[in-house]
Amino acid sequence: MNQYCYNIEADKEIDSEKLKNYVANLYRRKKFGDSAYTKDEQLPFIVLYSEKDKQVCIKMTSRAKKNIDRIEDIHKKLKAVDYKFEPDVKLEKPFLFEIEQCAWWDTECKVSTGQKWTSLSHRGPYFTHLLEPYEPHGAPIIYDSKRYKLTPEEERIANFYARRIISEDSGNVTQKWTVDKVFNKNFWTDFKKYLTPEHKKIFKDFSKLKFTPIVKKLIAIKEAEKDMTAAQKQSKKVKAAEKKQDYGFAMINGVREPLGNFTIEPAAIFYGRGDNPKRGKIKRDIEPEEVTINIAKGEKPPTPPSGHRWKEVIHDQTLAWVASWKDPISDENKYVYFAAEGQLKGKSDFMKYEKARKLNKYINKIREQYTEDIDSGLNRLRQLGTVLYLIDNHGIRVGGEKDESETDTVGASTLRVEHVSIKPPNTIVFDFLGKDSIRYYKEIPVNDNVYQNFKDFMSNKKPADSLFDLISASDINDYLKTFDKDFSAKVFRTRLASTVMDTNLKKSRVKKTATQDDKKKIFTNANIQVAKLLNHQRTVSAKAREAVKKY
DNA sequence: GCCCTAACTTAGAATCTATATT
DNA sequence: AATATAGATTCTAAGTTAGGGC
Repeated sequence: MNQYCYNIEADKEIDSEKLKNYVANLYRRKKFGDSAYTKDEQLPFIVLYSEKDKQVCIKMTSRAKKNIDRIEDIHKKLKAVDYKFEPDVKLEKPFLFEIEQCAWWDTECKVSTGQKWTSLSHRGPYFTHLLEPYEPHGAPIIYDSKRYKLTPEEERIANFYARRIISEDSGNVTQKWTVDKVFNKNFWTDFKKYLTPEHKKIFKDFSKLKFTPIVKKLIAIKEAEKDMTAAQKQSKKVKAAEKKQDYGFAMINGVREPLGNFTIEPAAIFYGRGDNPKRGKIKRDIEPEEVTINIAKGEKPPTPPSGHRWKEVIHDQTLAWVASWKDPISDENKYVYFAAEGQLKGKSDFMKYEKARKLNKYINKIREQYTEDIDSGLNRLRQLGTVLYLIDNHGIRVGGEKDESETDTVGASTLRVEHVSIKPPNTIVFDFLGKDSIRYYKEIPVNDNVYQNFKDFMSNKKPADSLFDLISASDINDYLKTFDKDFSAKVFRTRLASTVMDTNLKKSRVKKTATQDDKKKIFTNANIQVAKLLNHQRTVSAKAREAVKKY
C-alpha cells in the first residue's frame, strides 16, 4: 500500500486543505534547506485527510523502492518543529499504514464456523446519489426533431442510455443493447416513470427520441477531463482516495481490513445477460431507509447520511456482511462484504480447497459407486449416476431450478432433450446455454452404458422435456452427502480444475532447465486448459475476446 | 421432510491505467 | 506527445447450497 499516516492532536477545527499542503511540503526538499528537486526527482504521492480517523496520510502513487527509501529518509530527518502545524494542532510520528493481514491459516486468527467475528465496526456504506448530488449539464433531448430541456432527474436517466450509445459506438463492447427490442421497451417503460407529466404527454414514441445532444455533451465532458491541469487531476485522485480511506475499511476482530464494495449500487440500467427478460429496466437509487447494518453490539452504529435513518441495525456474529439491501430489480438481497484479501474470504477460500483435496481422496470410491448406479435397474439411480458422470468428468455445473422471470439457462441436472443429440457410435453432442448464457458446445465420447442411458432418457420425450426428470440438484447433493458432509456438486468443479492445473504445471517441474519464459508459457497454457474445460470466457481484452470467439 | 430463500461464491463485461510503440 | 495495447480493477449479475420455517 505504501501509505504513511500521522495521527492529529488538535483542540480546534482543522483547515484540512492547509494541513494537507503543509504535510506535502515536508516531502519537498526545500523544507530541509536542500536545493529543490528537479521535475523527475519529485516524489510521486498524494496527501489524504481523514476526518473519521483524525489522520493525515501520504500515499505513494508509485511503489518504486527508491521512492520509499527517500520517504523513510525524510521521516528520519523530521524534527519536533516539523510536527507542529499550528500552535494547537500537532502531528504524531508517521507510521506505515498497512492493510493488516490476519493469518487465517494460523490459530491466532481462527474463524470458527458459526461465529464469524467477535468485534466488528465500520463507517457504513457510501451513497453516491446523496453525497455527490447530480449536477445537470443542460443538454436537451430531441423528440420528433424538436429540442426539449429536461429536468435534472430526467436528464440523469437519459444519461444512462446516452452513455450506452457512446460505449457501443466506441466498438469496445460485445453487446449492442440499444438496438435490442426488449431492452428498449423495458428502458422506455421505466424512463416514462421519471418524465414530468408535460414531457410524458409529448414523448409518445421511443423511436422518435434522439439522445444526440446528450451524447455530444457527455463526450465533451470526457474530453474536458482529459485536458484538466495536473493539479485538477491530482485533486480528483485525492478525493477518490479519501473516500476509500473513510468508507473502504472495517475493523474485524481487532484488525483493519478492506471492504469489497462499499458503495450502495447507484441507479443504472439493468444489464442482464443473454435473453434476461428484465434487460433495459432502470434500477433505482437505494435509500438508507432500505439498508440494514450489521455491527458489533456496543459499537456505535454508523451515522446515516443527514436526514436519513437505517432500516435496521443488527448484531449478528454468524454473518460475514456489513450492510445489506434488497435489489428492486431482482428482488434479491445485495450485500457489502469484506474484500477477498481479508480473513473471512481467505479462510473460506482455504476451506474450499481443503474440501476439493478431500474429494480427491474419495474420488475413486465415488466413481465406483456412480458407475455402478449408471447401470442400475432403478431409473432414478441411473439418472443420478449419469448427471454425476457429467459433473465429475466435464465440470458441468449442477444447475438449479429457475422460473420464467429469469434467463433460460441450464446445468447438468436441468438439461432438456433439446440440448443433446447422439452421434453414433458413442458420442453425445451437448449444445446449451450455461451460466451467464455462455454457450456450451462439446462433442463428448462416452462409454456404452452412458450412451445407452442418454438414448433411453431421450426416448418418448418432447424436445422441451427434462432429460433427467426424476432428479434435481438437491438429490445430487444429498447423494454426495452420503460420502462426506463436505461434498457438494460444486466441489467437483473445483477439484477438476485444480487437477488440470496441477497436471499442467508439473510439466514445468519435469525440465529443471526450464527458463522463466518457458515457465510463463507453461502457466499460460495451463490456464488455457482450465478455461477450456470450465468453458470460461477468458476476458482479457477486447482483442483476446475476438480471438476466442473466432476459435 | 420439503420448499424457499438468505447468504455466499463465481464470473463476464466494461472501464481504468500503466506501459509500449509510433 | 499521441495512440495502441494489455493487464488490472471495478462492478454487479448469476450461480450454488445450507439451513430456517412450515
